[in-house]
Amino acid sequence: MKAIELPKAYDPKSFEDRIYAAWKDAGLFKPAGDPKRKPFVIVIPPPNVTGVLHMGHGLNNSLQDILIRYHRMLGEPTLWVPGCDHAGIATQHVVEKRLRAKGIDRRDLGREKFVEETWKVKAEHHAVITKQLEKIGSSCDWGRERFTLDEGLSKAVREVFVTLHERGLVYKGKYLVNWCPSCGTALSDDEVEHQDEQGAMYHIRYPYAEGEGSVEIATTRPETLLGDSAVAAHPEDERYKSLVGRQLVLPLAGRTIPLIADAYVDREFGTGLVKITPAHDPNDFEVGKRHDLPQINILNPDGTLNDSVPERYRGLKAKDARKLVVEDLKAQGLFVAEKPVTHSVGHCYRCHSVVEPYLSEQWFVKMKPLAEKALAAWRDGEVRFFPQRWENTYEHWLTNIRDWCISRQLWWGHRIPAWHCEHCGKTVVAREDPLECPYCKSTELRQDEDVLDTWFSSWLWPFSTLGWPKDTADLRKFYPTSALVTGYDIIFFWVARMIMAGMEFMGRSPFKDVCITTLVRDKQGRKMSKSLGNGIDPLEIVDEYGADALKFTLAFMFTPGQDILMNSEDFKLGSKFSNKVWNASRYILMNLEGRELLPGKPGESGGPALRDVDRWIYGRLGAAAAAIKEAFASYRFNDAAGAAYEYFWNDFCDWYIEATKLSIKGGDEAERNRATTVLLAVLEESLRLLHPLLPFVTEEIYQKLPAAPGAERGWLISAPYPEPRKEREDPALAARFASLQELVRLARTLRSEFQIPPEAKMRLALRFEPGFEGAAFLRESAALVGLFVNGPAPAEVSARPAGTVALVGAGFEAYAFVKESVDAAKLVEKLRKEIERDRSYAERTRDKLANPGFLASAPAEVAAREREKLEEAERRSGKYAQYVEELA
RNA sequence: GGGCGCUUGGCUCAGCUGGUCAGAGCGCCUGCCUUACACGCAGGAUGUCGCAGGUUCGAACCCUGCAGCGCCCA
Repeated sequence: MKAIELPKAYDPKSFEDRIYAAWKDAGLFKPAGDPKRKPFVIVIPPPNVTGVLHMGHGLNNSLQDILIRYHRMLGEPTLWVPGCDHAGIATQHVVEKRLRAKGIDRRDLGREKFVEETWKVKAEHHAVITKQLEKIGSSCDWGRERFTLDEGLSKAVREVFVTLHERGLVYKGKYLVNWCPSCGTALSDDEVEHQDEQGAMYHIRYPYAEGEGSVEIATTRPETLLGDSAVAAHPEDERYKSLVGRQLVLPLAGRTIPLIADAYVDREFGTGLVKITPAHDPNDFEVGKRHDLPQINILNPDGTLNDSVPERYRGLKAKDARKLVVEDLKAQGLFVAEKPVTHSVGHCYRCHSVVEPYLSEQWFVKMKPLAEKALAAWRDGEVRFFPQRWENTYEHWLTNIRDWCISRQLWWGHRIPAWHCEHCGKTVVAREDPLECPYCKSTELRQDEDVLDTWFSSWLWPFSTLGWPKDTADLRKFYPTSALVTGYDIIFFWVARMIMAGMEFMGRSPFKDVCITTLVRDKQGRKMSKSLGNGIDPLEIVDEYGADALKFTLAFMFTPGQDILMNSEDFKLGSKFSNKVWNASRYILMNLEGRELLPGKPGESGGPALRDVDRWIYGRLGAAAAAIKEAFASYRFNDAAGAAYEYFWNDFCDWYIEATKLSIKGGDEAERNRATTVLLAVLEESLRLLHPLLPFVTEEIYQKLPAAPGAERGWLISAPYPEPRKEREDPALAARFASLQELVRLARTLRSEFQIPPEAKMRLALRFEPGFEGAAFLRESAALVGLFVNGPAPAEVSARPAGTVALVGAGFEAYAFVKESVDAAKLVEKLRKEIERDRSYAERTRDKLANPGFLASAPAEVAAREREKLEEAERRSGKYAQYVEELA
């Protein structure tokens, strides 16, 4: 046959897009495989529709794709569901910013127009993010793509809200919530990020209402004193016991407030007296309820002080009010001191403004009952985390869970399905928009203005994307899913909540395995961020090195539980490996020129016969397949990538391909055809082995491989994955081949260390120790040894020929006819070092073997191995000592 | 304050249940453009495995303490 030519340069740009389109057009991302087998299913962690793909997504989706491709090749029906979420706050920000640039405020536009505008923006961004996922090679089933604001998913959200309300797990109430004054909305506890900041502890005097004197309190937020309802002391605090019940004058406001006793107060903290501001501090809120204190809200929704404070402070931001309050206290002589402290301050996770505890009416989910089911699912082993230690985080959060504030004062999102009856004042929660009030039949119904937290739709993702609440075929077939691959930063936000929702509504955990990924950071260990400009854009990497390089490098560098520190240079690793695969294949295909391929499967009856090297490489291939299988079972992507890399580069290219050159360049016609046929078969299987980790380059090459006569070359993406096979294991052969490698390395090292020029042939003679098991193999492989060391096939001798340098291996000696090229003094020095090493090792090992404790406790095979190695070291050092003597 | 992790060659990290004289990638050094690949080939150097104790026949791995770094929760 003719040679098959691959272009000389590996150029991923020339085929990646083409291949992706071909896979997609051929419908190969849809679930196929054996319908009787258990499907393998992943739902994508939906990226924010208005976001751009960053390296975190690059990592995440590369890993998911690797798993999906692996399982697809195992013949399981495989489904990867893609989609985006609507990212309420983030998207609303994006659109508001755009409008502001045009001088438009969203309030002028009105809700309906604004939402319309947002859908347009969504459409643009959505196209971008989809394209990006395709660029990095994600083999997800685009026909099943979903969006959290889809009709179907919106139905799911409404069904869940109403059902939870019916079950008493959704309620509305007036509580202190986390309020972002800049976003103008409530946030859940998880959406607040705490940072330690330098602040001050202000000591302030509150005078007695009657009589002379005052008490001193300490606070980090003096401006909130305008909302104080009391001052509290610990009931057993001797200093203040007698003062409990007295009235105090609230500075600046002039109101009278009581001094109360409450065990919440920490006697050691500050002066042992704290101001109580029920409307602006969660602890004070509780104290206030216990003592029936008024809740005085002093803030407007935008964070400025409202009409409940003296006129002078109204309209000021908290920060400015603080300055003025302190100034005024000083002027009135009520200010005692200001001491620097670091304290934790909550910030909005979206806009980073300081979050205020704020009293308002919101919707909540009662979490305890849901959390208990999620905990049970974990305890029963229905869900496992990789690495397992994240289970602590999961358990801790669920055990200490608080209710979830789900209403958001936004326009972009699922509007809360609750209606207020203007006539009777009752609230109606319903699956379908009600036309009239079920209580009083009034038609004057006003829907709740607020929308739901985006996570309230994402927590349903694993079943809402499959069609729930409808009882669809997909839902029955693909729920629960198999694995979830996501970052540790959203274990609370998303993972735990999905398990709760899955348990509550489907009765099953939504997935079995949770693979927790880490963060991709720069080489200094800093988070990649826009403001630092240290981010690596995955699309730029694809552009420069290709999607395979991106995927392979990330897999290779991914270690469970450890952040990945990298720079863009690191992606050369994957690029070089892809290049290696390309060139090895190019070589094999170009050598088809003039060859006739043999029918049948290598090593099977009717197929080409196998020689020892062939059996050896099949053994290595099987070992790699086994290592990869084990690695994927526990989401150790680095191990899988490492095994694939080592197999292909070190075993296949460096030894096997080189070894076959003996047959291909030197053999007779029949042997050339046989060797080429087997080589091609091993390449084909190797491509299958590598495909999940290097999908594009392997498919591109696979398509060029000659197909069996009358057969079509199928798609690699859906070809069977190599299974480790028992009959290919041959430890004795592996040991013999290792001896050959040892011999070759000894000779090559000698050549290199003594600067024997590459063109000079190295002639060797071999002598075997009695009983050496590799003797026959090395004898038969003499020509191969010659090829590897660049010399003639070694002859066998019974003693060292004169004028040779001896190389001592395990079970054999090689004598190199290079003495004239070798500086004797240098050789002696080298051998003395070897001897020294062996002797010190032998000494340690002798001690070990002389130790009765060791012999008593160590497993027999460990002791036996030690004995063997000792013998070897003694023999080698003995031999070398003898040669040194002769040389010196 | 509670919890979780990390500290291994110049850099980034593997090393799963303690037992092959401690590994990889990058970088470095030497020699090679050997017609598959210079994104390459062959060879080489570099580690008291944070510190101090302990358990064990045996510790990078287990325990205790200390130091430094990071993350999460309150």
